[in-house]
Amino acid sequence: MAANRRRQDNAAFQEAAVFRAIADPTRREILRILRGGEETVGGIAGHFHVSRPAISKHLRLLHRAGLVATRKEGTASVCSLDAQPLRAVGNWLEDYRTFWSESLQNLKKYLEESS
Amino acid sequence: MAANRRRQDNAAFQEAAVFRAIADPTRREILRILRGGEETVGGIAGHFHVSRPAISKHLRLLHRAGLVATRKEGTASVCSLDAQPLRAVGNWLEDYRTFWSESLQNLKKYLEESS
DNA sequence: TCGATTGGTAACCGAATGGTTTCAGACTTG
DNA sequence: CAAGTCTGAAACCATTCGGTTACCAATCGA
Repeated sequence: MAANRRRQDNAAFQEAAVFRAIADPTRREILRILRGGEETVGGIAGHFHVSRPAISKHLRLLHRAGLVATRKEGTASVCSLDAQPLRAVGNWLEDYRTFWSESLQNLKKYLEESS
Repeated sequence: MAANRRRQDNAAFQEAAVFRAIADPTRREILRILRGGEETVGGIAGHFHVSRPAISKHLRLLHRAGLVATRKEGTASVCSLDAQPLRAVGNWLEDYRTFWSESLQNLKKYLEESS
């Protein structure tokens, strides 16, 4: 059912996938690590206290969300960050920025008046 | 265990809570609805094809993440949006903006060269 | 060619998640 | 006070999630 998804659904699907991908702390940490440059699967797993297959599953999820690209180099699998899908999150946040800006205005005013 | 969490952990805890809160499509839709103004629990549930208790549970999660405030008005429970916790997501995204900007630069260059 | 690295997959497990139905409580109103 | 409305909580269920161990495929080096 999920296999033969239509082309036109992909945008919304990937957006949902990105939101779910960044929901997990371990996956956010993986993304943070990859900000420092490419790294192999084993190298990434070395940063955590969980088994490599667990990291492998996280990476697969990140890959499906389009956030991580993989390149084979010998037996190693080199992962790199692709932050572009995060634009969807940025766009989504845009609609709420005015709301929290209002809150910030209030906070700023409060701080100025009380200092 | 989770009940007597310390004050100093609250920031990180709430950040994680926010990421998890916005991971669910239904909850994102609830936030979108509340952008239009306050609404009762029943009113929110009316927008969905799931039972009211299900929405109630989503609202509790959103409330714990600090994204929804509740005010009692008679028997009704009026919910309102508080977007401020989303700042944490915005700050998190900041660290990736440069990365997807690079991607956009490449895309833009590609489009300009091929047109 | 053979052993060692590297990493993906399968099978399985406990806990969490999202949903339902049912029930109880608080408040308004006739 | 009694009936009706609005909501939260409890109990339960199916599915998903994050994790593990065990195994297999592929590639590199001696």
